[in-house]
Amino acid sequence: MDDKETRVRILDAAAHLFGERGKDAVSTTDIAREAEANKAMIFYYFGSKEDLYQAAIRKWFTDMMGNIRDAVEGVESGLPMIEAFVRAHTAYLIRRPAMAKLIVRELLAYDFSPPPAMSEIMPAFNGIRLKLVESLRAAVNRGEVRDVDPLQTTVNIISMDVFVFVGKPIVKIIEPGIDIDRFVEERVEHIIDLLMNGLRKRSE
Amino acid sequence: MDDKETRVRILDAAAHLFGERGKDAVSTTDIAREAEANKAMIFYYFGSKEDLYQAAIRKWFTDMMGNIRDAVEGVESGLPMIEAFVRAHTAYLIRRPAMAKLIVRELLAYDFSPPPAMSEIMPAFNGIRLKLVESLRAAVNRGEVRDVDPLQTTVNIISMDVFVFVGKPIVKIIEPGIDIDRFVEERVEHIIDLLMNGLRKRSE
DNA sequence: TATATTACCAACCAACCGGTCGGTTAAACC
DNA sequence: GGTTTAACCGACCGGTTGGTTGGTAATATA
Repeated sequence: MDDKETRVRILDAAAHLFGERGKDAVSTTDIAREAEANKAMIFYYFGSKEDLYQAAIRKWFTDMMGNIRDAVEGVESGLPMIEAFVRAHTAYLIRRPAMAKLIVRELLAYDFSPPPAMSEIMPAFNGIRLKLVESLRAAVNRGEVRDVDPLQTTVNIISMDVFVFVGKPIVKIIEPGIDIDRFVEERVEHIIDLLMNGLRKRSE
Repeated sequence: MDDKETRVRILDAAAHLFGERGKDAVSTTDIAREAEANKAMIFYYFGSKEDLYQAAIRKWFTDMMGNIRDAVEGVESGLPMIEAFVRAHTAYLIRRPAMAKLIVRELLAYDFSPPPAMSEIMPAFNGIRLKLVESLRAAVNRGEVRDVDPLQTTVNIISMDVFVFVGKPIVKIIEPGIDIDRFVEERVEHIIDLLMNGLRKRSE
């Protein structure tokens, strides 16, 4: 791989492979091979495969949330906040598509409760949640945004940001010859276009 | 389980478990137990675990597409078509949340090409693809819909329909006390609300 | 220089995996 | 009544899995 420390090489390889193939489709031998480390080092540094998996999730979920927080800091609430969030969120995921898959896979494993690793980390980023949902509510109250449900709208936004990384094959089904990387890059403008036109209150 | 035939019981148990936990996290022993069948029956009827998995995907993807086709048949193109599609799609997924997960998991396994089982089936439902994308293009041309990219818009629609079944835990993170089943049921109206307001062309 | 400590590894193990096999049962067919 | 056939099953097999062990080499500490 490269000259990073063994622990880091293992964590990187794990995040990559877990994201690409899923926790149960990847063996500790696979991870050791990609990390160019001895298999025993996984248990030396992380204790168990499950703990390594949790460590990978914690690392990248924290990294993503931190990135978004920095990007939306200081942006005024309401529609500008939504635009900044979408741009930061999609930009982050485009740069690390395996991380998008890793997070989606972890979400899939839980139905009625948040994944433990994520609910541990979330309180540290409470600001983002409040900024998105609450600033949407405030924008509705002051008449800038139509009378929409802030939580449903937030889920709409996150859906459109994240889903392409799952749905690339669908796009290929609908339009086989497409340049998928370019399509994914262009998405952000179309998401913002739909949101701005669908949310902004018109002068009547 | 019940008094259905062994082959059907195996296929149902497989679809349920594969969707809930993922292909590699489910053993043939697990499937046999849930289907109340002997493990050897899986190989007797389906040949291999992989073939059973493919059979489950084919069955439910065909079922879903058939359901949607019936629901949008005869609906006029443009915005009414979009509304009918969203209603049929979300209604189907709400009734079978494990199928939503199964399909998402299969999509996750492929990056730049459609899953074979799906691209085999898709030609039979070419009408839906054309109706959604092409009728959107037509609606743009006749000025009913704003000048949006039909494919990007289609992906936006599918994103919002499907993602809740992945993102339920996110909703629980944002608002822990929520009644998630009700939230999911109510989503369809908010999706349609955003789409209608975001797509319809205003008289200027 | 003696002694911990840290990083590392080849070889190993019990449990479980997907898959097979030889044989049984019971209804269908002649 | 005898035979074919489809449905079924307990017991088994080679290979792989997550995880362990006993030990080595190098560096830091005293």
